[in-house]
Order: sequence, then C-alpha cells, then structure tokens
Amino acid sequence: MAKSGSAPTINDVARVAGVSKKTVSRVINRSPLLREATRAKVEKVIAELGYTPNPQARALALRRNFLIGLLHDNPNAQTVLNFQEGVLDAIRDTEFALVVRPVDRHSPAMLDDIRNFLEQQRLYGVLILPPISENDDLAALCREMGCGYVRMGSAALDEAEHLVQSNDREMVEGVVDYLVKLGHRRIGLIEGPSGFRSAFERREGFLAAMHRHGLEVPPAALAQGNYRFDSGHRAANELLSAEPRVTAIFASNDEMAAGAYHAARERGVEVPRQLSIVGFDDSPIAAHIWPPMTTVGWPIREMAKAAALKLVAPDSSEALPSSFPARLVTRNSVAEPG
Amino acid sequence: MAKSGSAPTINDVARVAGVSKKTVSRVINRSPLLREATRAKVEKVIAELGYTPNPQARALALRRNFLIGLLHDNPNAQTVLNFQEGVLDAIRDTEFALVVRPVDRHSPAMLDDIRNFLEQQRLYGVLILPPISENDDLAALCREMGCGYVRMGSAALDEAEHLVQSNDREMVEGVVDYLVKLGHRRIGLIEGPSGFRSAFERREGFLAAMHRHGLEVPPAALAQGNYRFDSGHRAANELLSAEPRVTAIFASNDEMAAGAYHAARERGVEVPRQLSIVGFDDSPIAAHIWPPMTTVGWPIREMAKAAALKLVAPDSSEALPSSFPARLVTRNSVAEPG
DNA sequence: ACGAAAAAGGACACCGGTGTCAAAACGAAA
DNA sequence: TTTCGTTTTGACACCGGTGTCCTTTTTCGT
Repeated sequence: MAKSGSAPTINDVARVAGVSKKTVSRVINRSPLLREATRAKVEKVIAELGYTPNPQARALALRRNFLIGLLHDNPNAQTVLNFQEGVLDAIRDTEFALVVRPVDRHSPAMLDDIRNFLEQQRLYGVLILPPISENDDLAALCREMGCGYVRMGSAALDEAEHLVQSNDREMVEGVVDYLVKLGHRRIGLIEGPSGFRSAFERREGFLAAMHRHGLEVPPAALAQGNYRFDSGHRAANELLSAEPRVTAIFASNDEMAAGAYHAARERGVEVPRQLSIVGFDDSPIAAHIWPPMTTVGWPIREMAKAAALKLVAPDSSEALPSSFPARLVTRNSVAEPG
Repeated sequence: MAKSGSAPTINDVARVAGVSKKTVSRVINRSPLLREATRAKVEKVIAELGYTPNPQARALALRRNFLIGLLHDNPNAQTVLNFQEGVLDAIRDTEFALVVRPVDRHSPAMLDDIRNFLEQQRLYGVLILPPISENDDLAALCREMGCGYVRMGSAALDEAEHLVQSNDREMVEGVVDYLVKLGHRRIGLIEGPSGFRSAFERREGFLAAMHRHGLEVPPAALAQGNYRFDSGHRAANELLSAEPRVTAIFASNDEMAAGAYHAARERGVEVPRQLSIVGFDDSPIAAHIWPPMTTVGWPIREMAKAAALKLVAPDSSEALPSSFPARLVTRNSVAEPG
C-alpha cells in the first residue's frame, strides 16, 4: 500500500504488483517487450491504486519536460485566446501543458526577460504569436538555447519546421478584387505599424491588387495606423478629409476598422451607403459593431493546433498544412459605391 | 567545467567552487548559515557558469512544483487575458509559471477532465475564474486532491483564504441610483443566465435599488439573457416591445448591452437620446461601439495579482484586499430620459 | 594558549522516475 | 532432457536537486 497521505509512486505499484519498478515503467511507457500477462497484472494494480506518474520525476530522468510555452504580445485578446484553445485541442489528453507568457514588445529588457524565462523553466518548446513572432532575434535566442519553437506568421519568416503561416497577402488582394468588382475605384488603406511583417504583407497585397486593376493609389489614400482603435480613428479622419473622397476603406485590422466607423459616424458619413469598410482578423468587435463588419478571418484555432503538433509531434504533423487560407467574412459594411 | 552541450548543474558549480553541492544549494536558497566569503565565492562561480537550478529536480526534491494553473471558461476574452497579465504581474521574477486550461462548462466530463489535469500536472495550485469559479463541486475537487486554489467571484463563495471578490451588487445599485438621479423611472434589466452567481448578484442589486427608490419592476422590465451578444439582442427586443417603453436598460454584461444597441438601432430607437444603456465589465467592445458605452469596470488585473499572491504567498498577501471595488465608467450611452 | 560552544560545511540518503546491462525465464531444436 | 538463442525481467546507477545529521572550523571566555 502507498503510505497514506501522498500519491502512490512507482515503487508502491511495483511492490503491490510484485514486479520491479522498471517493469512498471515499461508498462507506463507502452514498451513492446513485455509479456501480456505482466502488463495486465501491472495495469490492474495501477488502476486500483489510482497511480499517475510524477511528471517532475519523469522530466528529470528524461531530461526534458512536457511544458509548451506561449509567447505573445498581441493586441487582440480574442486571437490570443483562440490560439490557446487551439493549442489545447492538440495537447488535451497528452501529458503536455501550456504555459503562457505575455511579453512587452516595447520593453528594452524583453529579450533578457524571455531568456530568463526559458532558462528557468526549461520548456519543451515555445509557440510564438505575431507580432512578436516576427522578431528574428527571438528566434535566434530559442535556437541558441536549444529550445524548440514554432512561429506563427503572415509570411515565410523561417524554415517550414518552425513556421505556421497564413496567406494574408493573397487574401488582401482578394478583398480589393471584391471591392473593385462592386465598382469601387478610390479605395483607402489604413496600414499597420511599420516594421510589422503582417502590416507589410497587407500593404503589399493591397498595392499589388490596385496596380493589377490599373487603379491609382495617391498618397492621400494611404494612412498610417498602429493596429489600435484610436489610430484607426485618426487615420480614417485623414482619409476622409481628402478630395475626391474614398468610397471604401480597407483597414489592416478590425480594431482600426472600428475606429474608422467612429470617424465616419462623427462626420455623418453613412456606412456602408457612403463608405464601405473592410477589416481584418474577424475579431468579436467585427460582429458586434453596427453595421456588422465585413472582414477577413483566418483559422487561428486550426493554425494553433497545427503549430502545437509541429512542436510536440513533428513526424505526425508533416501531414498537416503549414500554410492556412484566410477567408472573407461577408457582413454588412460593404455596398456598391454611392 | 560543465560537460559542454548541456546546462551546468549544481555539481558543476560545486566542483568549480571547491565546495559541496549542499553548500551551493544553500547559496541558491539564501540560507543564513553561510559565511559571507563562501557565499561570494559560490555566487561568482554561478555567475561565471551561468548556472540556473533545474526546476524539475527542485520540484522533485521539494515535493511541490512551481506551476499555477488557470481554470477558466469565460466568454470574455479580454477579461481572461487581463487576468493572465495580472497573474504574471505577481509571478514575474519568481520561479512560478502560469499554466492555462480552458474548460468546457457544458461538457458533462468537465470535472473528470479537470481531475485528470490536476492529477497529471500536480500543480502548486489553481486560480479559478468566473463563471466556473461558482462551481462548488470544482472547489471540493481541489480540496480533495490537496490542490491549492483561489476562486474569483462576485460574492462570498468560499472562505477568505480561497476567494478574491468584487462587489457587483453594490455597484449595480450605484448604477440604478445614477440612472434614477438622471430622471429615469422605467428601467429594464437584461439578466444573466440563471444559475450564475454573478447574474444573481446583479439582479438582486438591481431589484434592491429599484425598491429602495420606490420604483416598480413589472415583469416586462425583466428579460432573460445568457451573457452572449445574441441573447442581449433578443432580450432588448422584448424589453422595447412593452408599453410604456423603458427609458433605460441595464444589461448584466457588455456583450448583451451591445446586442441591445443593435436591437435599438433596428427599431430606430436612438441611443442615448431615446434609450440609455449601461453595460457591465468594461470590455473593449464598450469603448468601441457607437456611442461609446457607459459601463461598470472592475479591476481585474489587480484582482488577478491579489489572487496569485494569495496562492503563492499567503502570508504577505494578508495585507492585500480580498474584495475589490468596481467603478462606473461613464461614456456616452446614458442621457436624461425623453 | 586552551577548551567549549556555536557556526559552517560536508557525506549520504532520498525524491520518483528512466537507461544500461546482466540475469532469469522461456521455447524450440537436438 | 539438455542446450542454445530469444524474450522478459530485474539490479543498480543516475538525473539534479534537498533534508538530516555529523564533522570540522571558528569564535570567544578564561
């Protein structure tokens, strides 16, 4: 019997079953070199005692643990949470657990902070969410410390082994095609912050598509934002001040698109009758704002699952895609121009 | 020197410093029975080698680890994420890490699922977010398994040791006072789902305040929701169909309040001129919807920090409050009636 | 300078698993 | 039945820390 008061150990199981602890270890690890009768006997005892292996002892002996880290600095809470759920989809019913670590992109000590974290916790590997996933120094740090990692991104940031990506650029082109087909010719872009790969991709997709349609993009049709609500508000004000006025605005994320809604409302410009607005991310606000916003959604949960599998079971995950398609979520913020 | 290729261990430090590993252990643990010279010598070697103690080995020897779990099933992503940040505020620069575990409140296997999780991971303790924090069976499970826990709640769900609470009820009374002072007499309530303590508290606060002001609450002024956007939309439609029409609606959370906005808009009822709306939670949508919503915010991040400290450092946290005040966030969705 | 008490440091077992390698059990062939 | 080659199983060291308890060193009074 186990000493009462604490959980049974492998020794307890071995003693009760009348075998060595190594044999119990073999049962736990599904070793094939075990007689069926022995396995059954040990499993019975395990069930009776309610034995669960101690993960810390296992981690020590195996010299690796079963903790996956999530490094993020994402302005969009829903995205982060969906990602967490996706990771859990992958690791539920395994011995892995998910450790989160929000970081501060603006802190100069960020990298040191993460280095300490990795050194202290000795994680199995980390998943890195955009925008911080675009930081190559961070990836280098993981490599240097021998910590597995997978980056989420909107472009080919790294080798396939370390990357799960969405095809933002193509999707933005699709949005422009859609707007042009409806008759829009003067389309404004609210860009994301410079230095962000996702912002760059979205901008390039936009410009490429406009060019393909033979449409001008005057400087006044480009406004800078930083992915936050207020910046979208400000940027939209700039866009709407220029004449001739744009008939549609594509914002590089939903928060900024929501800011654009406010700017339009303040100016008495009606959405979508006088101004079409398209966002990016399909965050909750897109569905809750009035009128419900047409936006681009990407399958974050599936991507998260793929990323987690890539980290913990690289073999089986080769079958999974590394690049995921975004899709247009059509709601009511787009109409034919005025 | 450490064998190259893997991190230095306590043995490496001991050998280089010319002391026993126990002495190194004492240095790490800030034992007071060390000569200053010895401590300095060892610390120098630790720094040179870049030694960090292996957390798994430590956990094994100490028979407890440094992982805090976060159990949540919260419809509001921003709340969950703020909570995570608050916990990180408390444990950053400690050896603790935060393990997240979203659960499915509607799954019949939820408790078994959590039991497995706790058994497998042997966490130091868990933090439980509402609404699942209201589940007494879950708290009982933690007790039974000898797992520390702290519940977040809007009422006295548990002993002070296991609880960090906000005073929703009083705050709702404050909202009603505010609306009444502005001249509102017919105020509708969109309730949260029955069975939720937070919903109950908010409802009771509402009824108490209305009663105190001598105001009627006819059945038609009470509508049932489930904390989700759609239910708020539906409930507001019910409220707005009854005559004489309510001049203000208090929704038990922001999502439902946003749903009420949509219902009002569809009916051509202008917010706030013809209808005042107040939400609860101060989630991002409240700031982003038009017109910006007056709502009740609670200091989730501070509460999270307090909860984490209560778990990992119960002594020092006695000084921290266990009950936190919510506050009214005044924006533009409230006006005088008519 | 000496002895006793107090302080500092070390030896060794232990936490609960896994890897290695040798011993035991088994089964088929002689 | 014995022998030999496979399977199965076990003994023991080890992963990298900490607790216990004993030895050595230091400090201090006389």
